[in-house]
Amino acid sequence: MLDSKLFRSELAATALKLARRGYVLDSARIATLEAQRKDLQVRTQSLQNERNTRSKVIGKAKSQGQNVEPLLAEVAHLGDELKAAEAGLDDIQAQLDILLLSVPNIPHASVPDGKDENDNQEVRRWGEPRQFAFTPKDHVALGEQLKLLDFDTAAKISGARFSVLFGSLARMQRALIQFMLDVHTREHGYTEVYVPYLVNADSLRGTGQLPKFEADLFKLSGEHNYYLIPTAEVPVTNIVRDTIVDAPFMPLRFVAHTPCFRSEAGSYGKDTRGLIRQHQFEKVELVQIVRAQDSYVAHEQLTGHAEKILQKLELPYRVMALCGGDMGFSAAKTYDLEVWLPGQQKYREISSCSNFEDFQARRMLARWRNPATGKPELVHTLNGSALAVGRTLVAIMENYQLANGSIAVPRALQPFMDGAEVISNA
RNA sequence: GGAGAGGUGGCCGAGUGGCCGAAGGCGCUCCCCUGCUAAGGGAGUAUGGGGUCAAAAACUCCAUCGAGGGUUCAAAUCCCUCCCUCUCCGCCA
Repeated sequence: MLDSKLFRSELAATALKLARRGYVLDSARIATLEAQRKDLQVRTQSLQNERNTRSKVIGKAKSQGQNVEPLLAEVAHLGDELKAAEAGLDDIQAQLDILLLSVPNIPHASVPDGKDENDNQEVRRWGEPRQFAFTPKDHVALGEQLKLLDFDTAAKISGARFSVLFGSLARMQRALIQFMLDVHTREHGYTEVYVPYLVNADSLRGTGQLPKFEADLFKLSGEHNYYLIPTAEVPVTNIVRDTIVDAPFMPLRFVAHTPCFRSEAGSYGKDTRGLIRQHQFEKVELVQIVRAQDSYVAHEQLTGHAEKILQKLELPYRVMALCGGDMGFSAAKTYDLEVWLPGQQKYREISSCSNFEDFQARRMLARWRNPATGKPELVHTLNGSALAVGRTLVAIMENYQLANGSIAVPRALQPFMDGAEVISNA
């Protein structure tokens, strides 16, 4: 959520900034609603003031044993007037809230212009795509041939966009999770957290998934009003919702492994093959809660932390700065990490690292206490996948495949797999 | 699942309709006193929003005692719904 002050004093400039991400701000409607809000709020508050003042007088008179009947008659009309004013204000405020909650974040000045993924800018590249002496297969062909990956069985158990991993592949996924968590906790200073996978609507509103993107979520029906998390970002960032963090605890750095659940509504026909786009996948997520002045340094660092995993796994990748039109709703700036997939002969997204500035913090009322002023200030929030585990598995299978169809184990991962150097069939 | 108790400021805790944004204590900040330390005295110490304003400071108003609704001139206090916590019994990974 943007600061509502922007809609009062800098409406035109704000609309211009939002246009960089292709968002058309309904300035006229906002201006109208704001004017109505101000009018109604001033009126409501002055009526409340009158009621409060008169009530005190009545209380005093009564305690002195005076006859309060005449006083009561004087305030008789106030009730209806106040009720009407309050109802009007509530109505306008509700309209404004819905509007403000649906306005995306303002792109940072350093974000490249552009309207879609074709306008994203490559920032840097690491590693060289391996040259194969044979035609590399994609992970589906590899996995099915090794009997380690089974989409048909998953379809039977659940449906499309699910998978079953067997044997050493399932184990490699577990090893990857361990490996990533260890690197981030030991080398990058993150605190490991375990969080709920079912969250309430308040949390989803806090990080920006609601109210606009409900269709992307799995919602439980029945007596419990829970949603399955689409990313650990939701439960982890919401740790600081409605709290004021004491200065010595800043910054907060959390790492969590969770499964993620996405309905993928509207992505029919997209990435239908393989593990790339699933309803359920594993992810290790980094979340940082920092002071406003630190967030852009933290963003570079966090992106580096995610890159470190790819480097240790010796997977070639590139870093893309997303253009205004391709960024997510809540982000002020985003870097995507794209790993090389020999099966597709393409770089594919494996991590997304974003700085949300105070956009989520304002929704969540997440603050820290600045010792210089003694006052609470909104924090800045950041997060990044480090990494999407399922896609990392895909990248390893395809990049580390051998001529005979088996898969070499990256050196960094071997200690997590009892020293295994190759995985073959189940 | 059954039975009961409870949710008040950073913390503890009083408050059953009015002068209560809230006693008292602890903690914290500043000042005074004391040759150190300990002790003592005084003052201050919630959050969000609005208005005056381009903004800051200042002033002022409104809201907030788990959440939402209701009764009333007036609600922390009365009524309803919901959420959460704790205790006991049962069940259970």
